[in-house]
Amino acid sequence: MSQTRMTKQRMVILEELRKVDTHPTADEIYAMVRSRIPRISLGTVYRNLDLLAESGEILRLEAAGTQKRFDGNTMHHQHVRCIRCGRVGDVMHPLDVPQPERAAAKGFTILTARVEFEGICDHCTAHS
Amino acid sequence: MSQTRMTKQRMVILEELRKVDTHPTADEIYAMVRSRIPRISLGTVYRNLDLLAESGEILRLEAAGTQKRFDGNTMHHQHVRCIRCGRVGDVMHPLDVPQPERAAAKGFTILTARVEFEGICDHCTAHS
DNA sequence: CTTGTTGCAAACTCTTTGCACTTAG
DNA sequence: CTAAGTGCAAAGAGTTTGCAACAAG
Repeated sequence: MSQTRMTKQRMVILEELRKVDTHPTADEIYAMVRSRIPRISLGTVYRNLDLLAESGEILRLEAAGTQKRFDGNTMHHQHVRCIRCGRVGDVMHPLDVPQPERAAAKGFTILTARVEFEGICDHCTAHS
Repeated sequence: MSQTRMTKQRMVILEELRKVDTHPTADEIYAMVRSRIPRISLGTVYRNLDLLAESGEILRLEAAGTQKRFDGNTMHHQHVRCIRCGRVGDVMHPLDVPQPERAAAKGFTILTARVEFEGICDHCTAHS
């Protein structure tokens, strides 16, 4: 079994990330951490973010895959994404979902739901 | 004002996308379209998917930006994303959101919500 | 005709990885 | 000690873009 060592790098990445509520990207974290460990590499930041996310110490938003997906159906409906392979399906009646037994999404076993709101931040409202 | 021309390429991309409900990625669409227009380029596929999504003829899933974001707060909470700049904020009491006036997400004006379910598709269940 | 669109290839952005060296435990 | 982790640089994956030729309206 592979152990996990609390290196200075991992420690600082975790500390810096916990200081803010801005949901920074990897390169933003890289910049934050570099003020304390100037010679840290971006690769190390990525590796540690992975490890920290796997161990549940931090969250990675948009768990969704790296590729964008398109849908020819523009009717209002929601999606299910397979956490293993990334395959995406449609959910037609979201309100039926709470009871996992009634498969609202055919072909998928739903485990959790994430709600993502979209809007405009005050900063952008001000500068429009 | 720039016009928009219905080229054979754009037509076929739209037709192929409407044939399926698999939410294909750009390169999957590229493969589908190439069976009908062998010399089409991947760049053309990307350009047309952009145009079609902008005109509302198709949907682009995960409107979210291209970079992954991380969160040091592992408590259960949801996110708001600015559709203009990509900035992400926290939503603490999702149930308050329906009334836009009560700003559940400070610093953001919420426009819409997307629910994304996560689960495991039958294909992956079978092969585990 | 005029200007939007295409194919191609090069450029870009973000993320991952191989390797020799370093270091936590 | 020794295996996990690091820095660096190169490689990958996915997407975007400049440009000359092409074609829709």
